[in-house]
Amino acid sequence: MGHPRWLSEEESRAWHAFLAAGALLNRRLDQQLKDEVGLSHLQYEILVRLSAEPRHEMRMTELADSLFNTKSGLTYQITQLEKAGLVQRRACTWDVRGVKAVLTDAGQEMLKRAAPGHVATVRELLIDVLTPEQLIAVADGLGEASRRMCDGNASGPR
Amino acid sequence: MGHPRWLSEEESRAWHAFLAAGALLNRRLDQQLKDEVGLSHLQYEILVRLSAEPRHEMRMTELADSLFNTKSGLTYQITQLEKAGLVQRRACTWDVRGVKAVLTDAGQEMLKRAAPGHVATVRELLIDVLTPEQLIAVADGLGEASRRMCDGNASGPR
DNA sequence: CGGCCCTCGTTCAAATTTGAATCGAGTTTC
DNA sequence: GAAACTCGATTCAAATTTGAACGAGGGCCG
Repeated sequence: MGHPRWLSEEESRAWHAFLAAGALLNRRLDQQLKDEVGLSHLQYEILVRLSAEPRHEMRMTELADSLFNTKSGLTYQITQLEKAGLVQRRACTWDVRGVKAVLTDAGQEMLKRAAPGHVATVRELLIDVLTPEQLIAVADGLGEASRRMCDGNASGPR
Repeated sequence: MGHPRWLSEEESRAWHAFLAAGALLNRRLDQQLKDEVGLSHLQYEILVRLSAEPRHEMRMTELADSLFNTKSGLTYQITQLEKAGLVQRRACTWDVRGVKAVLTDAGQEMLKRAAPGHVATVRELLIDVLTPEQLIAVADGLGEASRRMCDGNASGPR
């Protein structure tokens, strides 16, 4: 660690592109969803996660983890979604402490309404911009990076 | 627009990887900077932008744009950085309305102290994880995507 | 059982972000 | 020359995020 290895021209280009694309994309997606159906991107993702589940329900902590969000942040958002009638809280049967978030019919409806526009935007702004090779490189490279970050190595090996 | 083209297996993989990597990386970088020098990632980036400028100064709006942030958000952060003595506001000479943010000596000092750890983390978590081909694909692909999003096409051609 | 530690979800205050409204100063238009 | 507009930056209230602390339960060892 004594010698900071700076980023090369190419590395810097990649890093900046990654940062910029992330920031811009998040902004656009938020905007698109807000305009079209009145959801934030985070809220949309919550609905997606629930919908992907067999019984359309998930434990709070599990959901928070899958979204890379804090538990308290999720508590807040679920409360919002509950007020909007898109999600319901339900006690967990086997674990008295547990709470499950369940997608309501209105929630599914909303998702069905929101998804096409969202996917179209993701396509237009990112997916369809990439060449097939770039797409695979992104899937493999960023996939590997996020996999490593998930495996609780809070500070990494050294 | 009538037929929503869903994402293929590969496309979905790329999109999820992109989302996950962005979220995780942001979290890690924020944490690392906070722990090591007490700055948020955004604040660090502000210092970097200023430092890259010939006279270590930039107009508020220009700075906000370069960070893909709102003007009011930047106003807040510059105020924080000013309290910390890392940045100073200065009236713009030629445009009476303008305000320039200027990096102070303490700001440069801070940057010098923060950069090595930050770069090391970026390397460890992303750059060094990618193969050379993936690196170039990310730089090119995401670079192109962010370029398109910048060119004020608020909704894209259709 | 009883103590001890861990987990689940929430609550709370503080920090940050957002977007609309505002203020002051240029610029344009007629 | 003045109303009308634009631009740069700030202000403000409301929404959201963060992280520490809390309340209730599990689970395990003695």
